[in-house]
Amino acid sequence: MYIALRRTADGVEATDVGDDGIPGSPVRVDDLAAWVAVRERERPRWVWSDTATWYPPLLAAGVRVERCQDLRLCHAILRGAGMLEPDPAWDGPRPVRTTTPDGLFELEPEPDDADPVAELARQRSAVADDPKRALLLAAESVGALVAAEMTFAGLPWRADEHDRVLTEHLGRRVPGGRPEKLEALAARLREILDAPALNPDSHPELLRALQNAGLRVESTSKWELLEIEHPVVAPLLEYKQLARLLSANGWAWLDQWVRDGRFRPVYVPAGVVTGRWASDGGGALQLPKQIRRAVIPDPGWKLVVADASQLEPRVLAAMSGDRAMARAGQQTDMYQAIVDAGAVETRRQAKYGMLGAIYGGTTGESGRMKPRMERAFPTAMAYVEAAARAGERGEVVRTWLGRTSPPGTGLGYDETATDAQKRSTQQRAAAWGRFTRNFVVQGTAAEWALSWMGSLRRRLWDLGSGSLVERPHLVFFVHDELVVHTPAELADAVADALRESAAEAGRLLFRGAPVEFAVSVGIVDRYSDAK
DNA sequence: TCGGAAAGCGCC
DNA sequence: AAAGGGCGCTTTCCGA
Repeated sequence: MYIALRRTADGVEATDVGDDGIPGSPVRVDDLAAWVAVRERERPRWVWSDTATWYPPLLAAGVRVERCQDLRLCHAILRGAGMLEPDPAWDGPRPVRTTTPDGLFELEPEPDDADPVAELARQRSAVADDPKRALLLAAESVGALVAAEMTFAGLPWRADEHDRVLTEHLGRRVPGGRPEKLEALAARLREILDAPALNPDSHPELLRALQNAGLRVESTSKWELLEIEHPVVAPLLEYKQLARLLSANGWAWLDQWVRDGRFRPVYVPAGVVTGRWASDGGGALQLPKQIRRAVIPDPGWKLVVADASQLEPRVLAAMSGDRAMARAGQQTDMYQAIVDAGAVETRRQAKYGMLGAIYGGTTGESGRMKPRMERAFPTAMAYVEAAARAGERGEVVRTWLGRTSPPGTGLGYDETATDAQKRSTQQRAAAWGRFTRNFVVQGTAAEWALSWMGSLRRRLWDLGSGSLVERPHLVFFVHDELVVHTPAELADAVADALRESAAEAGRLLFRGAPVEFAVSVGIVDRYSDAK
C-alpha cells in the first residue's frame, strides 16, 4: 500500500492508496513525524514530491522509513522515456531548499496542480507492463532515501587529523598568505624561472614564465609538463598538488564543511544525466585520497569500505549478453581473465582495451586493442558500437533498466554546408557517439550501484537495533564504492552484507547472466587504510 | 563590481 | 604517458 503526502497551505495532507490504486479520503496531519512513525509499522510506500525536502525533517525527528516513491525523480525518468505527458507541476527542477535556523527544512506548500495521488497513478500505469523500469523507479527512490540518510548521519571526520595532514604537507598556516612550505616552493619556482614577481597560481603568468625560461609548452597542465626535462618540473608539480590540496580541501574547507566531527555532504541523486549521483557543496565525490586519513570511526566503531571491482566491464558483460566476456567476468580479476582467455597478452592491454570499449578510445593502446577485443568479444563490442552509432545519428539510447539519454541536437547538415561546417558537425556527432556509448554502460553501472545500496540498506537495518545511527549505517558513496560506519562487533557481518548485497544486485538486474560482481571489502580504522 | 568562461585537477 | 566518458570546485581573467 501507499501513503501519499502533500503540503497544502494549512498543513500536510495524507491519502492512503491501495495496491489496486484506489485512494481513500485525505486526512489532515498535524505532527507529521509522529504520524509517519505510527503508520510506518504497516510498511507502506511513502509517496512524496521530493525526498530531499520531506525526509530530512523526519530523520531529524528520529523517524526512518523503509520505502518511498520519489515522484519528481521518477517523473524525470518516465518523461525522458516519453512515457508521461509534459506536466509543468512535475517537469520542473527540484524545488529550492530553504533552511530554518535550527537546520531543518521548511516545508513550503506545493502548487495546487501537483497532486501526488494523480501523479502516482500515472507513474504506476506507465510502468505496469515494464518491470525493468518499475525496478528503476524503486531503485531511484531508495537511493534518494539513502542520500538523505547519509547526509543526516555524516561521514565521521576528525578535524585534528585533517589539520595534521594539512600542516604536514603545506607547513604552518600563515594568516593572509600561503602556508610556509607552499610559499617556500613558490619562492623556488620564482628562482628557477628567474621570475621574481611570479604568482604560480596564475596560469597565464606561469605559462609566460615557463616559456621565457625556454620550456616549449603550450599550457601549464600536468601531462604536458611531465614530458619536459627541466629542473622546474618537479617542484612545479609538487606546488600544483599542494596548492590544490589547500584550495580544495584546506582549512577553509574544514571550517565550512565539518561540524561536530561529521562531514555532511548533500548528495543529488540522478544529478548526472547518466543517473549517477552528483553532490552539492563540499566536493564530496572528489574527496582526495590524501585527506581520507581524517575519516576515522567513533571509538568502538569501525569503517567497512567496499569497492565494486571493475564494475563497468562487468556491467557491459552482463548487459550485452556476451558469453566470452561474461566468462571473464566470473573471475575476481576480470582483466587477468581476459589475458588468460587469450584475447590480449598483458593485463594492461586488457584494461586499456576495455576502457576503450567503454569510453570510445581510438588512439594509443585502446585503439590498438580494439581489433583484438572485437575478435574476442564480438557481442559486447557490437553492443557499445550500436550505442555509439545511434548517438551519432542523434537517437536516444537507454540503460539496462530504461533510463534514456538526452536526444542529440545539431548533428546533421545539409548540402549547403561548407566543408568546415561538415567537419565540425562530424566531430560533434563523434563526440556525442562517445557520450551515448559511455551512457549505456555508466548509466547501467549506476543502476547496479543503486540496487547494491538498496539491498545493503535493508540488511544493515536488520543487523542492529535502535536508531539509524546506533545501527550499522551508510556514511559515504562514490559511484562504485560504499563506506559503512558500524559498531566494531558487527563489522564482519557488515562485510558479509556488502558482498551479499552485491550478488543480490547482480541477480536483481541481470537474472541469469553468469557475471560475478566482485567487491573488495576492508574493515579499517581509517578510510585511507582501505585497499 | 560582478558574473561567467577557461584552465586545471580532484574523484569515479 | 595519456587517451576516451561523467562530474564539482577553485582561481584567475575579462568583459558587461
